Amino acid sequence: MTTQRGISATMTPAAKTPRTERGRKTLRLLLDAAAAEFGEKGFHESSVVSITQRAGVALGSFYTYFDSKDSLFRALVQDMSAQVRKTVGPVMAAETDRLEGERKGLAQFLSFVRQHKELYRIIDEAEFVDPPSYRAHYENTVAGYVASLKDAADKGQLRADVEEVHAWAIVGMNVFLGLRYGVFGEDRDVDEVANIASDLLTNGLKR
Amino acid sequence: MTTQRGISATMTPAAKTPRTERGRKTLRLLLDAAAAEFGEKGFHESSVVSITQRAGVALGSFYTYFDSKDSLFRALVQDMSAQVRKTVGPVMAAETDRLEGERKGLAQFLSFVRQHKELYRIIDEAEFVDPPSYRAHYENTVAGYVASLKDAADKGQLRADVEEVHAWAIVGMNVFLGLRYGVFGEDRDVDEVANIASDLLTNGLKR
DNA sequence: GTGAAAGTTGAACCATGTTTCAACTTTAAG
DNA sequence: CTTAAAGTTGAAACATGGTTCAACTTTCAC
Repeated sequence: MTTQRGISATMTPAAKTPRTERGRKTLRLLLDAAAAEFGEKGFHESSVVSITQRAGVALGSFYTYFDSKDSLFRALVQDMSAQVRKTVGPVMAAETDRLEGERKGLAQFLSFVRQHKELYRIIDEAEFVDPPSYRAHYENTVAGYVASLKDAADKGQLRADVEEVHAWAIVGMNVFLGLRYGVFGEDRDVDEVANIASDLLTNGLKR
Repeated sequence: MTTQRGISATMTPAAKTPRTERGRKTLRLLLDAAAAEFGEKGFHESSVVSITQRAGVALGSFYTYFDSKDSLFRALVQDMSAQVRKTVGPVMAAETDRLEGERKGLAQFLSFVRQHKELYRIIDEAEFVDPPSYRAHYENTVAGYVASLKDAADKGQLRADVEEVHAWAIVGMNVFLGLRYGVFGEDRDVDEVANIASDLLTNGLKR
């Protein structure tokens, strides 16, 4: 479950940027250790000591790269948030038909969640550790949805009256399907779930 | 925002049951203070000291009624979870048409959230403080949905193939609409939101 | 090779907050 | 009234874990 990644462009340098190769390596060790630790134990049960131990560096080194435990967490939230968008966005956008894009996007999202189970714990805990990030994460996601839904409506691919409420509903749907079929269990096929959800979204519940 | 309630039947007596009138009063003071405190500050930022101060009782009295801060939290989660079901369930069940019941239920839920903004913070934080309760809360909710959807399908009120995936999708939708239009802001009318969501759920997004 | 900057180290400092407890007060039943 | 059980009190014991810092080592540009 360790997240293999570089120091992304979107990451705010609350992390005091390292100057040397050795420094960059240590920072990455800390970030990966933190993602794993926060994912397993949550923010408050995780300790800086334990994160540094997991990373194999000394306690003091942590403060070479981060101002505080909080600032590390914030960096992680933004990074994960960006990762989701970067992974799911293109898959959705590649499709010309919006509803088909939605189906593909959900399948991709479910796969992503299965590979990054720490996602939910980190984003969800932001509600408590850093509320603005939490709200921002979802408001950004929804804003993207509204734009893309309106665009599709203009093209006549779906009903003309789509708006914010629809976007929140769809995002909520996807988040919960990710929670159930990504995090809680993997007892259903990703594409099967995406098909069912997509059909529901397209045609509704009526007979 | 203070929750005015008695000691519900569903509440596990992790709370050492009081024997006298004075005792019951103190216990209630503590429960209400805790709901308010956890709702405002979250579990970890809340302290037993502060809860007892808010309740106007001495620190030591807390341990007359609860084994620990955790056990108080667990009691609260179960209580809120039950309160939601008790408030929304009957409204939904009263309707003969399932889809109309869904609309009324969502409106009721949104109103409830606006009156109990602490709901989200408490349920959501259970993901970290008491994961089994968290999972149980949603699995119970969904189980109720599956039963009621299948029932409606049998009556021919909606498509015959409804199943668990649909239920998770609907619950996710409702939770997120509650988050946005109940907690984040009250800038839309509750019935308007419920109408839009209900229409989406009934007819889908297609043209 | 040299030295200044970058990075490392972990013990100690410190703040916070949960839980215990023994002395005290109130309740309520007989 | 009496008194045992129930409830109250808050200081102090206790645990945890974030943050600092001064001595030390490594890197790398010149």
